[in-house]
Amino acid sequence: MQAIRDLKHNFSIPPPSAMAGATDSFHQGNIRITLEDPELWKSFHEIGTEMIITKPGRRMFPHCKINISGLVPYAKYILLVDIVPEDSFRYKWNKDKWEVAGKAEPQPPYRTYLHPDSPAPGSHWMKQSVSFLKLKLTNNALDQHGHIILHSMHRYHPRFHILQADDLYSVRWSVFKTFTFPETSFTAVTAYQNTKITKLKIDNNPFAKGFRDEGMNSKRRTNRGPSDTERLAKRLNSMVRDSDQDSPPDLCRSSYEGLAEARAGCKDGVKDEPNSPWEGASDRENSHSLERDSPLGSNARDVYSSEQLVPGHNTYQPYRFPDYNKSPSPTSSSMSSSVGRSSFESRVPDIANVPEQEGKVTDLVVPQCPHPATAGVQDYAGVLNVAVAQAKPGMLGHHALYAPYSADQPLTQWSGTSSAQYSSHPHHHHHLAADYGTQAVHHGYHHANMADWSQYPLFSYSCW
DNA sequence: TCCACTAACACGTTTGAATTGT
DNA sequence: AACAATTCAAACGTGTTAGTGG
Repeated sequence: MQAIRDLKHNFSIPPPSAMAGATDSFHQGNIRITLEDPELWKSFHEIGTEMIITKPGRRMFPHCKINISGLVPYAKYILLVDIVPEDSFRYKWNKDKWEVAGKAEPQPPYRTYLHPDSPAPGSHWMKQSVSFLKLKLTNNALDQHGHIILHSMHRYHPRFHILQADDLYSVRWSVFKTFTFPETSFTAVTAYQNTKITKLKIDNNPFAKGFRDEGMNSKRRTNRGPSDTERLAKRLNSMVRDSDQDSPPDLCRSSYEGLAEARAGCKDGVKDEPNSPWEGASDRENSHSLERDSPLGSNARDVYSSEQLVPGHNTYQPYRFPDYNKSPSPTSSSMSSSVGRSSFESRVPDIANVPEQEGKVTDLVVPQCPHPATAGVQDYAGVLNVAVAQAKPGMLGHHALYAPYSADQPLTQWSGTSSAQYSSHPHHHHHLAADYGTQAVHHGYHHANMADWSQYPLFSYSCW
C-alpha cells in the first residue's frame, strides 16, 4: 500500500509552470515504433481478428511485438500495454458475419500490462524487438493473475505506451507516448466464431500444430477419471506458481520466426476472400478501414483516432454511442467513414512504399507532484493499474494491481485534442497520409488547462 | 431451442535443470 | 574448475468439442 501511496504522489498534478517546461523538453525526442509481423496482423485483420479469452487467461495471437527507435539510449523507459474498447457495442456472429447484438456491457476492471523488462534503458528497448508474449487475456473479472480483463463478443484494440522514467516511483514530467495500430483490433471471444480465423491461427501458431493433422480431433475420451482432477489441481498450482514467479524477459523470445512464407501465402489467400466477416463490408478498398469494422462509422473512427486516452476504459464511456440502433451495421459505417478517415484511405496506395510499420502515437504529459497530496478520491490520479509479469528492483513488487470500475470520467478531459487538434499537427498528418495501415498515427496532445489533468487519473486507481 | 461459455482433452512447443563434453 | 553443448522431462499453449446453464 505504501507503493500505491508513493505512486499516487508521483502522479499528482504539478504546478502549471513545471508542466510547460517539461513538455517542451521532452519534445526533442522522435520516438517511433513499428509493429512486427504487420503482414500477419493484416491477414487476421482482413478476416476479422478474434482473440480467445478464457478464465485462466489466454495469450494473444498474433503476439504484440514491436520495434522501437528514437529513444535516448541511456534514459530509462517503461513500456506498457493496455487494451481499450473499439466501440460501445456487443457483437454476435451470425451466418459468417459479425453483427451488432446490443450495447456494450459495463467495463470490467481496467488493467495495464507492464513489460517485465521495465524500466530499462532506451538502448535495451531498441537493440531488439520487444514482445509482449506473456500478456494474457481473460474474461474473469475476478482474475487474480493480473491478466487483462475483457468482455467476450466485444471489440478492442491494444495500445502501447512508452514512458520515460527511472522507475514507477520517479515518473517525472515526460512525454507519454501512446501508439496504436489499426490492424491489431480484434474481437474477444470465448470460442472461435470465424473458421477462417481458426485456420489462420493454426497455420501460423506452432502451439496449434497438434490440430493440423486431420482426424486426431475425433479422439475424445468420454471417461474422465480422478486423474483428471489431479491434473487440473496440478495445473492450477502451476498457474499460481507461475503468477508469482519471476518471468524471463520477453525480449526477442518469439518462436514464430520463419513463418513469413506461410504467412504471405496465407495473406494472399485471404485477400481473395470475397466475403468480409463484417456485415455489409464488401469494399476491398476499405479492407484496412477501421470503420468498416465498426457500426459507428466515422464517429467511431474519430474516437479511435483520438488516441490521447491514456486513462482506463472507463473514460471511454462518455464517448460511447448508446443509440447504436442508429448505426445499422458496419456496412453503413464503411460508407460514412470516408469523411472521418479520408486520410487513412488516401494513404492506402502508399503502403507498399513504406519500409516499416509504425504505430499511431500520442504524446501525453505525465504529471508528477513534488509534494504529497492529502488522501482523497481525486488523489488517486495517475496510479498505474499495472499487471506485471516480473518485478525488477525498484519496481512494484506485485504482479497485479486492480482498479474498481467507474464510468464518471469524461473522455473530453483527456481529449483536449480530438480530431480537430489532431489535424493541427501537419507532420503527424503526413505520416497518416502516407502510411496508414503500416504507419502509426502520431498525436500530440497537450492540455491547455491544468484543471483537465487535475481531475482525472492517468490510470484508474488500483489496489490489491 | 439457441447461444455463450466452460472444462477436458491430446499433442506440439518451450523451458530449464541435469548431464556430458571440452 | 569453468564454461559450453546436449539431453530430456515437465510445463506450457493450442484449438476442439461435449456438456452446462441461462
